[in-house]
Amino acid sequence: MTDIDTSPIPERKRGSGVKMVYDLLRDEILDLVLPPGSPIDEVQLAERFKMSRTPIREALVRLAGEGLIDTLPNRSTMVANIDFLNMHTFFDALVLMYRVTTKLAAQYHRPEDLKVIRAHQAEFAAAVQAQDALAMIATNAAFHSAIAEAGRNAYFTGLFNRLLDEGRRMLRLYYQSYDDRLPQRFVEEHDDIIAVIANRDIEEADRLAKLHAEQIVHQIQKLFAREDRLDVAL
Amino acid sequence: MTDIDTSPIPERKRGSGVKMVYDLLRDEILDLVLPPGSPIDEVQLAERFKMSRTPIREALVRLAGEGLIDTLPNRSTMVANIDFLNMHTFFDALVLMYRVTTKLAAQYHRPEDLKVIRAHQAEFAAAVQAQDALAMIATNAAFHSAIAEAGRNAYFTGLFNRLLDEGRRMLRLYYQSYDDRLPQRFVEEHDDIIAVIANRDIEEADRLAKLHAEQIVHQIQKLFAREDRLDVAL
DNA sequence: TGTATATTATTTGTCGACAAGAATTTTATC
DNA sequence: GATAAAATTCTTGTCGACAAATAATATACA
Repeated sequence: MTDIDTSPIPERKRGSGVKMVYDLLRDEILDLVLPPGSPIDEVQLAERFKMSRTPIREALVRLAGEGLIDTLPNRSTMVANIDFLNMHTFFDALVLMYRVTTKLAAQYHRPEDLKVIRAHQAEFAAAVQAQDALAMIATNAAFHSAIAEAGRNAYFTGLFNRLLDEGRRMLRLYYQSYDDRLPQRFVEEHDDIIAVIANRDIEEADRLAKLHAEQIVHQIQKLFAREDRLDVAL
Repeated sequence: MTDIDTSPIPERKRGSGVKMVYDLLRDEILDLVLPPGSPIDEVQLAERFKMSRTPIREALVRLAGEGLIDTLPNRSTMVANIDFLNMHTFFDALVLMYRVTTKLAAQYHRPEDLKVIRAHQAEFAAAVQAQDALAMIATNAAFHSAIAEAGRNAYFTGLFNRLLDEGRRMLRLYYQSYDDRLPQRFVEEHDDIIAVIANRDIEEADRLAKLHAEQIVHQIQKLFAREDRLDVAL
């Protein structure tokens, strides 16, 4: 008898498959590795991850639940499109969540929260320094998400994180070239926000968050307007 | 050859199974037919609906995504508990959503929206008249959900509907006996809210929605406090 | 009798296969 | 050659079965 390789290699822990597929697909969607409209093929994914279609499908059901993919019955499933027509509803929600989460952070944060927030702010400042637009987007989102966590309201953090994800996707569309940069001013505004949170000044937290959010929305709109002009010109 | 019944009976349309299970479980959870903590057995459901476990599981994954059930890996899955400890976060979110959706309705509603809203208000008034507490809860939720729809912001309506569902579950816990009733005053407040929406008076919409929301929160808290006393007394 | 270990049973996660529905290609008819 | 019908291919939804993880029970031992 020859030494047959009974290949116990595929040792992947039971239940870890769906999470792996979910996390990876989620990242690829948010990073636009899978741009909006990309078809998603179950069998292809099954081969890629060397597992059956069942766990793949579970991951897809979850992603569909978060609105990251669209599934037409009995037909193809694809990466969800970005709804540019109703962009203003996105901005409305984003500004409001910026405000309310910052206010709650001022009210309910604990000392250890500030450490986390400051760490994210340091990363954001570094990204601005390096003029790395993609890193700016990611670290800015992480910064505000950390503030929201300090506010300790799961309903708000849930919606807010979703909005930040959607924003990340929208901005990726425009920052592919790394040639633009958020102004230094945003770094200073972040520092001010940290200060009022630490101070537990709720009113001022709301005011600064509102200004900051509107700045960011304005920046995004400017960006889109510029691209629109380019599109028309072509 | 005998006439063998090839039994083409189970004719359930392909893909309709998951929706059926999802809808029914959702209703049973929100109506407390399945109270918080109830174990959910896949094979039992499979037998009940005469289908395999696969579509059952898909429905469960969706419900888990909405936080209506909790799934411990490799172990049981059960109806999600109601988080009474962090109730204030629920109230915060609810009040804010009442306000923002009412404001947006004043801003963006179309004539046909008002018809729908008024129809729901009529049902609510009827429930109050009949002193049917459970119907009051349901029709009140439908009324405010319709207002939110008129505001046309999917991010807000999504969160708001979730909050209303959770509220429905909480209130069912206390209104099992049908012996209580929401005051007639809420009917009048609803009428006032409809009026300011129709008037497109955004500031006043916010003010009335805030007052109304706080009334409702106050009512719920009073209810819970009373039950607490009872619990302690026993 | 109480605790630790081994055995059994139950339930979940994964798999491969099959069938239904839609898209695509081929064939037939004018 | 164009259109309609039929056949084929391809993808998804569902199924029954099996294996891993856990819970429950039984057994051994002090």
